[in-house]
Amino acid sequence: MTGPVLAIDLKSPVPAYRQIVDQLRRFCVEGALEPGEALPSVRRLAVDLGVHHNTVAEAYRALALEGWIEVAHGRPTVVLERAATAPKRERRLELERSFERRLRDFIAEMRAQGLPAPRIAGRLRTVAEEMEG
Amino acid sequence: MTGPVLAIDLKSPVPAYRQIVDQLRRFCVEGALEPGEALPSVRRLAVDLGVHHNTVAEAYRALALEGWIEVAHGRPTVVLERAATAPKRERRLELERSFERRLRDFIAEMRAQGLPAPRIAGRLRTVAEEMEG
Amino acid sequence: MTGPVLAIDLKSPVPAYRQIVDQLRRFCVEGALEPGEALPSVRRLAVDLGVHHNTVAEAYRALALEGWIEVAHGRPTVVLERAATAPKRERRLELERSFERRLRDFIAEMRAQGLPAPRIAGRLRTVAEEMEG
Amino acid sequence: MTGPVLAIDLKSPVPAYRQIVDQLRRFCVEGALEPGEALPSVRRLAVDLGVHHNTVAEAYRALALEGWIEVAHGRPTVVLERAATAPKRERRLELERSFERRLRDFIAEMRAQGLPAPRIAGRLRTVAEEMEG
DNA sequence: GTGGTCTAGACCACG
DNA sequence: GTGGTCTAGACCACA
Repeated sequence: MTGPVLAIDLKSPVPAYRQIVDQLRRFCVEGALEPGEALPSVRRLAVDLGVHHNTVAEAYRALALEGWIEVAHGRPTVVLERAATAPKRERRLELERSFERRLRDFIAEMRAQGLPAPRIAGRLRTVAEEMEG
Repeated sequence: MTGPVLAIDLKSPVPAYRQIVDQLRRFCVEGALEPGEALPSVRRLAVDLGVHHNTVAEAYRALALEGWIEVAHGRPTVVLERAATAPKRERRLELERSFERRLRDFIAEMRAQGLPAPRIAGRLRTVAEEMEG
Repeated sequence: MTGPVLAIDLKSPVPAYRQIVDQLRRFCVEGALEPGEALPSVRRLAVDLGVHHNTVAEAYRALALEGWIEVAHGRPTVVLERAATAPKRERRLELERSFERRLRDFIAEMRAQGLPAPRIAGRLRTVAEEMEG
Repeated sequence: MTGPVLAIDLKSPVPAYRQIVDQLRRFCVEGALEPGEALPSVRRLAVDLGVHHNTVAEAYRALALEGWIEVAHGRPTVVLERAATAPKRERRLELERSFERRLRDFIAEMRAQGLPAPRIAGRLRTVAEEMEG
């Protein structure tokens, strides 16, 4: 894993292990991490990020539970092949509703902190284009 | 407060009081709740949402700290007038970086759960248009 | 009661009725209100201060309980003669400890808000001299 | 934290969590608690004081909001370095007025309970001297 | 009526 | 081990 770089913010309200999980998952989803690729060892990454090794271990465990990676004693942790899960229709509708509400709540939070609406809208467009293009 | 409707999901990992805060803040930001308007009483809303009154009280207190509402003993809780905060340039850039990263992480999480990328992109466009229109 | 003037701050965290009680009690202790003197009616004072008449009524009731005033239906509320209570030695020591701790906590709170220590010390001296002189 | 000792009075009208906040803040202001020092855990202090752990947790949260301490999941709560705040002139005058009124009200309350004026004056002098010396 | 504080104790999240 | 959230329900303070 030389390409994508992890960055965690210890002052953030989001817990360290969650930041690691979120970013690694994103790398998997976006393809920055490919199946078969090896992740750094728990202790190595812990040192690099300046966190406790338990924190990294917990993040790896969570990702393994989600089916993104495979951890095994004595062997490097590797990214798994991942079949696209196609949820049932009902579940998908529920996901969409949840997505929409959380997205709007999140945007309101950023606006409340002073991020101008046009900048937010611009960013949303950019990301949307990336996903479609 | 007859217009906007709160909905909380007790099975969500996001704590109930946080969901209440996020949604009420959004109503304030989006104008669904207007300054001077009275919120339902702590105990009333608690019954409506099916949570304990302490949970709602904590949410109200958090919103009061953020400056969105005013809570006082023996009187109804009301929405406050809110001056637009214009953060400094440096702070704004930091906010934008944070926004971008959290947005991408969030999207990856939804994709991981099986929400198709095109649906997500579509939603992003819709929301962006609403904000600009 | 034309002399001493009540002023209450509705934005203060200290409840309105408490501010009224504290100030009237102080006037009694300091002699600004003398025994036999009549207080304004509940409703009159409520209008003057801009609070609900129940709030003033509650304050009067509290002061009556403490023995400072006498309230009676249909007659003006009057300040009572007040024998100096001389608490028992043990109780007095307890009072002194409590006084000292609350005083120091209070001072720390003001310093935390940015009031310079010399100003505070100066004020303490002034008040001490007034009490002795 | 072996030095300063907390004492709370459950019979006092001042809520327990407030007493904890007031005293810990005082220790920070007076230097009895130094930056970097660790506070006892929420549950530990709760047992020591004979209150529920929620009560202590609330006090810690309040102090964290004021910027005196840092609380984090799974790690000990520590005292923060604290920049001296220098309020604006107008704000300072407001603080002084507020200080004076609250001080006089407080003294009147203690006198009403039977604390002799000379003892109070003496205490005020002592504290003033400590602050100047 | 309103909101505030507290206790009892369960269960979760984090490092 | 740490702190966080929540419920159940009692009791108080305030207008």
